[in-house]
Amino acid sequence: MKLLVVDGNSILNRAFYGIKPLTTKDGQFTNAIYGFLTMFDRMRSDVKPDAVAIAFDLKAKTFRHKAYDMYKANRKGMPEELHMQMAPLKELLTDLGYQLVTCEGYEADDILGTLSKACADSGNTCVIATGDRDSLQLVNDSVSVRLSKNLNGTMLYTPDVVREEYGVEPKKLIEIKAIQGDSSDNIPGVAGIGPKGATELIQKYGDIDYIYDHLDELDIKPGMRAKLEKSKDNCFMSRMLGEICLTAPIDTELDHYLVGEGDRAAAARLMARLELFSLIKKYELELSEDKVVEQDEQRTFKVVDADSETVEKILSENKEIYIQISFEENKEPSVTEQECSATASSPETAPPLSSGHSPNGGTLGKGASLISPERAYISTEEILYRVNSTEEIKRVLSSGKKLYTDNSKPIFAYGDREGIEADIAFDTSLAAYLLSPSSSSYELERLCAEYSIPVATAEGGEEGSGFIHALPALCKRLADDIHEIANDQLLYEIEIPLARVLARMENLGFTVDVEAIRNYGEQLGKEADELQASIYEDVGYEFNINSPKQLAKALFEDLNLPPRKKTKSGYSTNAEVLESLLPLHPVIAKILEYRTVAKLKSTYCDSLIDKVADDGRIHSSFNQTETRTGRISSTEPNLQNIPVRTERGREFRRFFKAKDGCVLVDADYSQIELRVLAHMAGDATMRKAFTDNIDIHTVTASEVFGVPIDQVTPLMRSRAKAVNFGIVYGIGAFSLSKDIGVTVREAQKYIDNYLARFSAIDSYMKKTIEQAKADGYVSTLEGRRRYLPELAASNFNTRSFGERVARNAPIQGTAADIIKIAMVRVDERLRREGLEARLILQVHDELIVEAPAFESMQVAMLLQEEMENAVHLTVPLTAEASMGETWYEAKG
DNA sequence: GGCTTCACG
DNA sequence: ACGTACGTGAAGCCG
Repeated sequence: MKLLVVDGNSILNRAFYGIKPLTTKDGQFTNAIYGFLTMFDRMRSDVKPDAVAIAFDLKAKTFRHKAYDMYKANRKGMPEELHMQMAPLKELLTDLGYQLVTCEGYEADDILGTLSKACADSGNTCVIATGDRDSLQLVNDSVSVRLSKNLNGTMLYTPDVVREEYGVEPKKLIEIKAIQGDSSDNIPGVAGIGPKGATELIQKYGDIDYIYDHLDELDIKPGMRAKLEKSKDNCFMSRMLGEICLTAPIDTELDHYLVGEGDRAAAARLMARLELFSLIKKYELELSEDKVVEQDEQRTFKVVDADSETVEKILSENKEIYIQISFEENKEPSVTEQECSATASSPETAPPLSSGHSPNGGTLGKGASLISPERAYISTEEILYRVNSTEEIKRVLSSGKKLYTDNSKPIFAYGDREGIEADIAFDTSLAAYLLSPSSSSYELERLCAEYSIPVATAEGGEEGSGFIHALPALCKRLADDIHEIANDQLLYEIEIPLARVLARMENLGFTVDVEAIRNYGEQLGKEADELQASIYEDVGYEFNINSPKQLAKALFEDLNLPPRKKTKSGYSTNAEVLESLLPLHPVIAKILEYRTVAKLKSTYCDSLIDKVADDGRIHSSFNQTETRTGRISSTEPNLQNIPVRTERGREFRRFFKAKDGCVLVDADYSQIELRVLAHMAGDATMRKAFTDNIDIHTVTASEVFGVPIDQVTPLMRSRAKAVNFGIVYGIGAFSLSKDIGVTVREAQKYIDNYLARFSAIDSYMKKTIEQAKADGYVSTLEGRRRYLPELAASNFNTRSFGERVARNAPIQGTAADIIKIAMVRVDERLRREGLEARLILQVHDELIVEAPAFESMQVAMLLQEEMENAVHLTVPLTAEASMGETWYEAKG
């Protein structure tokens, strides 16, 4: 038999300090639990044990790895953020069927020792999993130690490995430690002798008994002999302290540690409450309906196929319709009806909870119009109605009833294509996003578990339908929570209406000139080939330039160029590094050029062409629940990062065109983030600059460098611009100095000047962080929240990150709120005024409308007006519109 | 699947 | 004493 013995406290500490803070919405820290169970899962699959024991100290002993932590440990003991994770972790391990071992008066180490010895004695083998080298003394032919260095890195210590690394038998490590000592464990050892000296002595003489018995006769230098003599008592005491006990009074019968059944349903439930959904998968647990529900709340319901009459009845009896629809790509539109009913009536078919992994609900190579509803479920108290007919689904959508659903965008999109005005009153994913924008998924199933919604079982058991049946309860709970944090306006007036706008934008797409892209791609391909050949010549051999590893070898080993920066896996070869090497070798310029060309070709030619639908247009997906700040994101393809900064990249925008007879009207906000900041901080100087419509970077330069406006040089302005960026991002002198190429000292001076001159900004930032620490979150003008568990971290870097985010999120998020409002209003007005023009793209501070040429002036006015008046701040918002046939021309 | 690099605001 | 600005998505490499 093979026993896995886990050093619980040690692994837990590794997990806690190795993973950035993670909390549930209500502030329960979960990073150590997550890390522990991830590491434990890896242990299980590596070691494949027959039995498992997990040892814990009874008294909370803190990991003393770093001086800072020791300082904290001595002062406060285990940090509260870690302590609060102990109990749930232990409960989870027990629920998963594992035996926990503790022993009064003994440490976890002693349990490891005792169990490993018991294994060896009974002819079994043992693997000790720990993050602590102390256990290496336990290694022998039957016992190995799996040492975790960090989260992923582990090292298996067998006797050979220990001999190799330490030059002694594992057992002798106790002797070495007796001399060497261990400051982190308060083991004194022999003063003045370190690891090297200690190892040498033990290699020569075996143990400290022999050394002290023969101290006078041994060939030891006088200085060392004196040290040994002086610390004799300490040395023997150290050995006692460092030797792990092998006889702790615990159960050493291996059968006791066989993995039991536990209560896997309870484990799944607890993981869901802790919002650790990935662990549920990892441990092969299930959130199946009857396991989520508390016994006394268990209910059942029926799943009933609804015919036309039934649908009619549902519509007449209910004001609110709770509906979930799965969409699929039609292969043959004409036979869809039959196909759908055929699949639906098959009892084995599980109702899909979502309509596929692709953001647009299917592989959207053929144009958005081919996605249509496959099946709908309508949830009522005792019955979950299944609607299989597209016609009936349409009837429900166009009934004018208030629809409550789990994902509104595909419904809006379908409605838009079919000319149906669905009245969506609630969307659980959007609500959940506002309640917790950092979550990784807002699937119905997860939300039910996370919000502890009782989920009943279907009679006849259609898997997964319980979650759909729970839709009304989930909506109610989320609506209450939304109200509680005063996000009603944000949800009902901004996000839900925006979902419809985004759906329409996705449907419309953006016309691209495929031929022109292809030509450009060929041109870039030729350039890349030429550069490649020339690079090979310079370097002297062929290699893959796209491989940072191979490139690093070529540059830093074969061409002997000086490496500037390291990454986790080797020397960095990023643009910044390469630029610094430019004067040293002619190949560098070619590599930079090659990088640019290769990037443009692969990311913007090849893949963009792939995404063009049958209608000649690109239909990106706009994700509304992805970013932690409230921005939207764009995928497949991402149309929010089409090049603009270099001329060669900017060319791509020539390929994005208005359709025949139309032009593109493009409007972008001027300095929206700094205006938001001026408003929120109420800084008089900054507000005046915007009110007077003076260039903000020039004003900043004038303040920071103490010169009149008319004496601001271009260099001063560009540095001031970097300072302004820095302020928005949560500035640091180091990064600023790197950005503008001045000394850190100089950069710090700029920052100090800035904060002195714009003192309201200084106090606003301080106040924001203070408030964030008190509340655990920051908010935007519209009340959109971002929770910041990082602020409670003991790790300096993590906490600093939290502070920077606290400064940035309200600004970036408020700007996002504003343009979202503008989008909803622009869309509304275009329709109300009977214009044909339509929004087709948003790029964070920029909106693009495709408009018939004759509407263009009106649209430009409308766009500017709605953007500028989306909200009224104490500074004016300005948006500048321009137009053209292509995106290139239309952009300013 | 993680890492590195680089495109955008 | 720490490591070094916010938010994204995609491609390509490599273990």
